Amino acid sequence: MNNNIKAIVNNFVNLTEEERLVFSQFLIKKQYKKGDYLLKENDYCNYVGFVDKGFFNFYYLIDGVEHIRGFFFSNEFISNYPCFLLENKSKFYIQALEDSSVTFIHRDDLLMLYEKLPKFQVLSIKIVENLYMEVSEKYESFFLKSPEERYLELMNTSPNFIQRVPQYMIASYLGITPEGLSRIRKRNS
Amino acid sequence: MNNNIKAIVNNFVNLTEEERLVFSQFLIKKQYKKGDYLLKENDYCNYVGFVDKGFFNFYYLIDGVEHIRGFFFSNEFISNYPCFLLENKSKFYIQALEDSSVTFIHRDDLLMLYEKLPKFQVLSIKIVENLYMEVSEKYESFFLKSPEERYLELMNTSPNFIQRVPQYMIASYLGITPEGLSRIRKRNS
DNA sequence: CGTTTGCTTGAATTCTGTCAAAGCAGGTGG
DNA sequence: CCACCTGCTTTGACAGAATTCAAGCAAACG
Repeated sequence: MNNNIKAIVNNFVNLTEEERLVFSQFLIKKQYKKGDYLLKENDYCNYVGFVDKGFFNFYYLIDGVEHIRGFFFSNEFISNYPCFLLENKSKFYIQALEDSSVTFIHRDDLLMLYEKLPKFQVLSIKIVENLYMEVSEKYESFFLKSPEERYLELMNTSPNFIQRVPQYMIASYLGITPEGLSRIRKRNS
Repeated sequence: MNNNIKAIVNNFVNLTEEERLVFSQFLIKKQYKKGDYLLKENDYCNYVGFVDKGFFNFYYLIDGVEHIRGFFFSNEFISNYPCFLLENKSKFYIQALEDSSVTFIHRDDLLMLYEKLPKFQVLSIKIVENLYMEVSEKYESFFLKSPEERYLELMNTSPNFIQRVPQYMIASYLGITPEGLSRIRKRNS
């Protein structure tokens, strides 16, 4: 098993060596080249992944326009969760922005693990709880902060973000126009 | 057991008559008068509730200013979940806006039920999943919609909302000023 | 090279916030 | 019963910030 995923899973639940072995039986590793899709609109999302290398963006289209709602970087879980949970068709695309590699587990195997190793149920709960906290924070920042403040915050908390992601994507992610972001950057330089 | 809570819980998991009996042993009913607090800042939130009657608002203070983030109406679960889950002190207040009554279960009892009746774990997961979906939708509406559109949407989806909640609270909930909301209302009348 | 893509810049417009003031209840006390 | 106070809503004037539309520019790519 990948060392990172081991560490991350251990963040949530402690596994014995034996449990880890059972777990790793079900893991599938895949490679993506820049531009490849991990998920497309109308796909079913039957996997949860863990980004070993590279990164992805998470967006959907309205009238042909990309609306970016997130990015998945290395050492983060990757999936369209609502879609994974409800077994719906995805509205979102997940696309590699660099050459990337991801370790997956299939929903069926995960559900099976729930029965064999109840601990994994806890893992699952914690992941959703984390997602909930994360969206809540982002939601909050829309209330309390201007686009400019949100941009500056992003700069401070994830400078690597800014370097690797094109500006028009950051703008979309922040909910502003590329022109608007350009002016914000000008003001703060 | 209250009929509504029975129906709602059955929405998530099916309980036998026996399981319902076990469940109802742990339920505690409380009454609130308008203005009473169900939760205050720095309280621990050890209960999940279900609103039988009346309704509540959910807000926190920044420099003495109320920032309303939600309302709990009858037949909805009520709690500060992040706080309940993480056993943190609450940043939020929950206050009755009308005379209300709520049925509670204590965290310890709920955890105990998880062991006795694993179904309840599923109930718990579903509740968090629902919360996650809900915030995600509200988050989304900030991207795609203007304050005016958000207000009109709220009007359409929950007209009773508008009638019972003072405008300055709706404004806070929508993330705009009371003056702004007043003008929106004028434009659309 | 010429084209495409992404970033910048300008001008006009629109929407919201802020500040200040006035109107309009509903409730209290004299 | 009336006058007053208080809290909520409305209105006006103004400033600020973002959007939109349009154009220019630079780097990347075929």
